[in-house]
Amino acid sequence: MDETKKAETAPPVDRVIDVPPSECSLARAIGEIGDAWTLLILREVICGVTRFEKMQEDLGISRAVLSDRLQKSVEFGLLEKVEHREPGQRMRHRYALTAKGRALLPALLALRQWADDFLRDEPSRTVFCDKDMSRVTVLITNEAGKQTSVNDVIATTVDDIDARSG
Amino acid sequence: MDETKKAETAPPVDRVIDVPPSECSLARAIGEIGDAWTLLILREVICGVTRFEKMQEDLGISRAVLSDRLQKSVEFGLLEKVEHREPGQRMRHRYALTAKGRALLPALLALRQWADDFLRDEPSRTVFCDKDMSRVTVLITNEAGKQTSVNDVIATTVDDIDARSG
DNA sequence: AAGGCTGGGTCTGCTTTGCAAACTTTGCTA
DNA sequence: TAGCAAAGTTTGCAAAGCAGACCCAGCCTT
Repeated sequence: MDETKKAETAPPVDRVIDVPPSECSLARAIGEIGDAWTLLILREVICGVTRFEKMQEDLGISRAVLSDRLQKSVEFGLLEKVEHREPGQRMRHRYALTAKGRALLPALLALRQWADDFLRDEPSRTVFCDKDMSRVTVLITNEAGKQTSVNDVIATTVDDIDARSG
Repeated sequence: MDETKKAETAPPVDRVIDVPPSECSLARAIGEIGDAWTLLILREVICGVTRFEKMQEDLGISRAVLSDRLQKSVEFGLLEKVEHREPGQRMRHRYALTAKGRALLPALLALRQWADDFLRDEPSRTVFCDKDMSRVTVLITNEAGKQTSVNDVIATTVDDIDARSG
């Protein structure tokens, strides 16, 4: 085993960032969207599946749970329930992304990228593009706009930053 | 309500990207790490909390469930169980991030950013930096390296891309 | 107007998962 | 040798998930 790999998989950790989860915004995020079904539902909406029946069929989720998750997603402001009438049809509902829900795209894209890198056996058929049909990716940059590798990212606290610069 | 906001919250959706979740790498990712506890455990490890007892105390998770999630994370290759002896102490275990686990950082950072933008009531105390102690952020770019807004991102399929360019 | 169809849910009974708290094991250290 | 702590396992009960049945409002046909 070469040295770089060893450093990657088992770095000696002595720095403990002691911010309890209750104070961590990530923990609160997980409370809202950390449920597996909620993420899958958001994925459906992003891919244009906005109706109850189709989601239920796609996901194979129990109707009761789907109903519950949709309600909660609306409560949390991730989705919006929209009345929608197609010509010659009766009134239907759709669930549409709100700005808050759409803002989860970077997280979902990052997760997808990870899955493609580490779990894929065949390439993903879905693709995410910008207006010019240029594929988009998620990456980490520092304040100067320079791309950074995950291996160079460290967790610290504002207090620590202040202490260094002050 | 102004027009841009309306467009944001309820775009008319006629394009349905019909790739079932079973074929979607995102769905498989959610199978591995979509559990709320697993994400919180990864957050602990990233912040330097690598021992069973401390995690259990921080998270308030049941010991049985913590044990189960750690085992699964090791099975999935997200974490590695490392024997670890401090001088004058008996042998202990630590759970360390593998390369696969560390590769989830962009997703977790993106989620954190989202939480800071939409859920925060007070600023996060934890910060993520690069080697130069410059704070890092996650952003979406296209193939030309140009930053893209979430509002301009659309889902499509490889088939569709091929059809346009071909 | 009667009946049927469909989208969008509830309801029910059973199974699985989660939880707190007690218990176990192993290897120090006193 | 007794005691302690880290890292689990066990147990008994509570909550959540599931499949499948049921329900109801609107619209359409006859």
